[in-house]
Formats: sequence, structure tokens, C-alpha cells
Amino acid sequence: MARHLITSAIPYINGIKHLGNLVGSQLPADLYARYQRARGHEVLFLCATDEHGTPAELAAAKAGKPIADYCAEMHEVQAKIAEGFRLSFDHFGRSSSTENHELTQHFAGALERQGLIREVLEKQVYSNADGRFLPDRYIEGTCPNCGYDKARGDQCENCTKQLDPTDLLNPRSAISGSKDLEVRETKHLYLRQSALRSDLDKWIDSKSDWPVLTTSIAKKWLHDGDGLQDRGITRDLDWGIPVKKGDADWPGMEGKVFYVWFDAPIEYIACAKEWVAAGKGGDWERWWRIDKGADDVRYTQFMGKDNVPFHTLSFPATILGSAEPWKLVDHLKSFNYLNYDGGQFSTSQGRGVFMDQALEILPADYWRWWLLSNCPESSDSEFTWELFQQGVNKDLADVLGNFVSRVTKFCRSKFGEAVPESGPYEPEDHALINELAVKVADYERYLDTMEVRKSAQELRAIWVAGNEYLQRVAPWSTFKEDPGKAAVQIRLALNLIVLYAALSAPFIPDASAQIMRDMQLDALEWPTDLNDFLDQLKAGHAFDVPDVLFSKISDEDRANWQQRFAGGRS
RNA sequence: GGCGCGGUAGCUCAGCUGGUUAGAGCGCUCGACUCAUAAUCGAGAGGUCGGGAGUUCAAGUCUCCCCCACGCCA
Repeated sequence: MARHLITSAIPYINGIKHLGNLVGSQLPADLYARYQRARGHEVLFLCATDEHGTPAELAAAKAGKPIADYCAEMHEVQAKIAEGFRLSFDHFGRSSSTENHELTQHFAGALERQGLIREVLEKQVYSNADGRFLPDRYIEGTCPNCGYDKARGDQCENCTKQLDPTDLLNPRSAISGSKDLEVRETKHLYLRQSALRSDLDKWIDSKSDWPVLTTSIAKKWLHDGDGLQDRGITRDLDWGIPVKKGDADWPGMEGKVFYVWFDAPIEYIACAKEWVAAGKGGDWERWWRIDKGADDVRYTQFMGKDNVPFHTLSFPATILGSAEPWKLVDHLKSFNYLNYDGGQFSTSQGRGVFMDQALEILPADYWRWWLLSNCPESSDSEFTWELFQQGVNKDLADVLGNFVSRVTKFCRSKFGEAVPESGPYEPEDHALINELAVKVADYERYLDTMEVRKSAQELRAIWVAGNEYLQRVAPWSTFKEDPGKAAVQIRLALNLIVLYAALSAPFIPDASAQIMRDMQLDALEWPTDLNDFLDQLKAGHAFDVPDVLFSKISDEDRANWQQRFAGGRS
């Protein structure tokens, strides 16, 4: 039995995520976690909300709530939606947890002891009216280059020129609009990533099995220009993890917090501690400390491509730099973007389908299946309502759902609602079993290597094989001359339904569970021996004819949704 | 402007280290079947693999140039 530590990129606390976010990390991570559990492996699957930073503070202010309350509420909202999509996290933590406070401070202390932290005196814009330092992008003014009057402190959206906040003419706070700004000196801590460059380079080079997308992004950051740059790990904010070295105060850094990019990935570790604190597990270190039993853990991270630099460089820099025996990621699965109807999903513009809305209109399995079988694995991919409708109707309703329906209804009408009395399987039945054995092995291989689209294709082919078999042996004809033979065929077909429930569970857990209930079986075991597995429903085993497993998406629904989600989110 | 990933049948995509008549699903056409959610199964049509040049006995698959789309960065 292997041990799998699996993490999904942690979603930002600010609002509900769209389907593009879901398919880029949480959903494939869940597929993998469910599959590894089904294979009998020990799995710790973690995710959390990323709660620090200016956007969270502003969102809370906009909602008129204290930041801590806002985060707590939004965490619950996201947790509930995750549950709705059947994301099987062993724990869904929070980067604002006390566990993460302690660990983040611990890492900062360890890095400091290794000589990897340096202090830098920076000039930053302070807004007297807001009573706070302003991040570059929250300062607006007139672009000195093109005269655009809503240029941001980091870049002018109009002429795309990169700017410094001090370049702006008539600068003002984007938060309050106040022009009462001044440049103040403030001290910050920098992580000396440049000193870790060759270590990181060697480490990345050792990962020959990582996707090109992943390593090419990492290599670019390591080698472009002057190479990997040192980076500030602190900010002048109220909301966040106070800057300390371990338990000790950090002289000169009072009132400052760690930068969100520094504490967010550490939450992967802290989340395991939260998992223990929540009473769900007994020992988190055996997952994370290679000196305490984690040496046999295989750690896989899932994320969108925008998160790759943090996972290949920043977080490993934190871990390597600490010189402590923490577990580093073994495999990193990154995804491209899912586009929406010819454009991008946009949280700010409310364009596309958001996770809560998706669940309002259709069950989780519909989305899980389509998103996974069309996930943006090798390049950006496209969501359109036509493709979604076609995929769901054809794959789920026609191929799988209808198979379950035709078999159970045929049996009920000819033999009753129980597995009929019958003899052993015949050559044509064994031919199917042999064919399936090959397909199941392929399916397992694709899932093991996280080839998501291919695994979905293979699963579908396994469903199709059932329909082909029925068409080939035609029990409705056989029944007329030789009811006994038809009974054998239908017994195999009924067993196939159980096989489909077991194999499909990582993709469509609710439908699988429904099938198992209808087939009156409890344990959902993985089919390790197909001959045995497909012989488990014996004569006399009662079942219920299921309700329609997947109903089709009508043209009318599709048209309505297309219109409803085209514009901004109401 | 630099870099990155792509440009393969109407659509969405596979094609590893170059090697028989370029593949899948959907869509389309025809046929079979009638147990089933007007479902299923079979057959077929459909591509000069973005363009050009080169390397090679042989290139979608390697090299160079160009075009297009997207993304990232400065």
C-alpha cells in the first residue's frame, strides 16, 4: 500500500470560484484522490482557503464586515460548495489558522538562521486618509506616457506601459480616492531566493517526468535576465500573520505581517496539523517530515499554470532554505485555462459559470464528468453550452445511463427484479471479460499517471463495450429460443452495471452510489480480478430498477443558460 | 518588444524517442436492431497535419524562416 499526499492549489477567499478554477486544480486532484483511495492506498487530500492580503481586506470592507468575520463566512460558503461538488478533502483548512501562524513564523525563523533573510528599506506610498500603505495597483493617477487618467501604480492599462507609483501624475488612493498620499520609508524582509538558485535548478533538473508546461515556466524564472530574484516576504498590513522568528519577536518588524504568497503554501503543511486538531487524524508529521515517517510518501500537487512559479520555486525555496527535513513535492500536475464561449472566464466581470450557480442548475456529476473529460490538460480548452450539452447527453445519458436502464428493465420484464437463475458464462461472455480486462488496465494506467482526458476516454470506452456486447449477443432475441442463455447474458450485464459503478466512482461519485443502492450492494470495491468481480451478483440477488440516472439537457435549457450566463453575474 | 504554449477532419482533441493506407469522440449520411432515457450497434463520407525551405532512404513528428491565435513578462 502506497501513501499519497495530495494537495490542490488553495482558492482565494475573496468570492466564489468559477468552473475554470475548479477544473484547474480541485477537481482533478479529487479524481486522483478518490482513485488512489479506491485502489486501497492511504491518502491525505488537503485543500484550504487562502485568506490573507489586500484583496480580502477590501472585499471585507465592501461587505461592511470585519475581515476575520468575512473570511470565516466565506470559508464556510466555499466549504459548502466544495461539498456540493463532492470534493473529498480530508480537511479543508484556512491559511489564517493558528497552525499556519505558528508554522509560517517557524519557517521565517529557520530561514533567518540559515542567513537567507535580509532586511530592505523600501519606499512605499502611504495614504493618510486610508491609514495604510497602498499596494502599487491600488494607486491610481494619470499616466505620464499617454495621459490616461485611470492608470494604476504598477501599469497603465491603456498604453500597457509599466509604471512606478511615483511616476503617476495626480496620484490618488484607489480605495478611498484620497489624494493625501506620501512616500514613506518602511523596512521589509526579503527571502534570498537568488542564493537558492542552483539548489532549485538541480532539483528541477531531477524532475524529468514533469510536464513541459511546468518545467519550462520554472526554468524561465530561474534563468531569465538576472535569474531568480529575492522577494519581499512582509507587508505593512493589519490582516495577516504577524512577523516573528518562531516564537520570538522580530525587532524592527513590529506591526507588520507576512506577505500572502509566503504564508499561503505553508498552509499545505499547516492544514495537516489542522486535520489532526479537528480530530480527523493522529499524526501529521508522518506525512510531512521525512525524518518522521514521510520518506515513503508520494506528494502530488495540482494547480493552474498561473500558480506554477510559486510551487516550483517560492515554496521549495522556503522548504530547501529551512534546511529542515520537510517533504518536497514529487509530482506537480498543472493545468491550462478553460475558456468560456470564446473568451475567458472572468471573476471580476462575472462572466461564465460560477460554482454555486453550476450546482443550482445541475447535479455535481454532470459537471464533474464534462469538466474532467474536457479538462485543459495540454492546452487551453473551451467550454461552450453546445459542447457541454452534447457531452453530458451522449456520454452520461445515452451511453452509461441508458445501459443501466435497458439492462435492468429488460431483466425486470423477462425475469423479475432479481438476478435470474443461470449457468456459467460462455465463450462470447469471456471474450467481453477479456476485452474489459485490457481496457481496465489502460484506465488504471491513465489514472496513475494523471492523464485525465485519456482516462475519461477509456472509461467511456468501457461503458460502450457493454452496449456493444448487448448488441452482439442480443438477449431479447436469445430469450425467444433459449431463455436460459438470455439469463446468463443478462446476469453478466447486471454485473457490468456494478463494474461501472466501481470504475466510475472517481468521476461521478453520486451516480455510482445511486447504482450501488439500486443494485443492493454496500461495499464499492475496486475490481482487481474481473472474472471474480463480474461473477459477484449471484442468482436471486434482488435489485431495483433505478430512476433515470442522468436526464438529458434539452435545447431549451441550453439556450436559457447560454443567455443567463453570457453577461455579468447579477 | 522578449519569451512560452499551440495552429492536425465541420467541432473538441490524440498522435512517444521520425518509418506500413494520419486517429478518437461528437456532428453528418446510410444501414441493422427494437431490451432501453426517439436510446444502442455497424458502415461510410470528410484532412495536401498553418505556409515555405532544408536534413533524411523516410517528416504531422527534426532544423531554419514566415504567418496566425492565445498567454506570460519587461
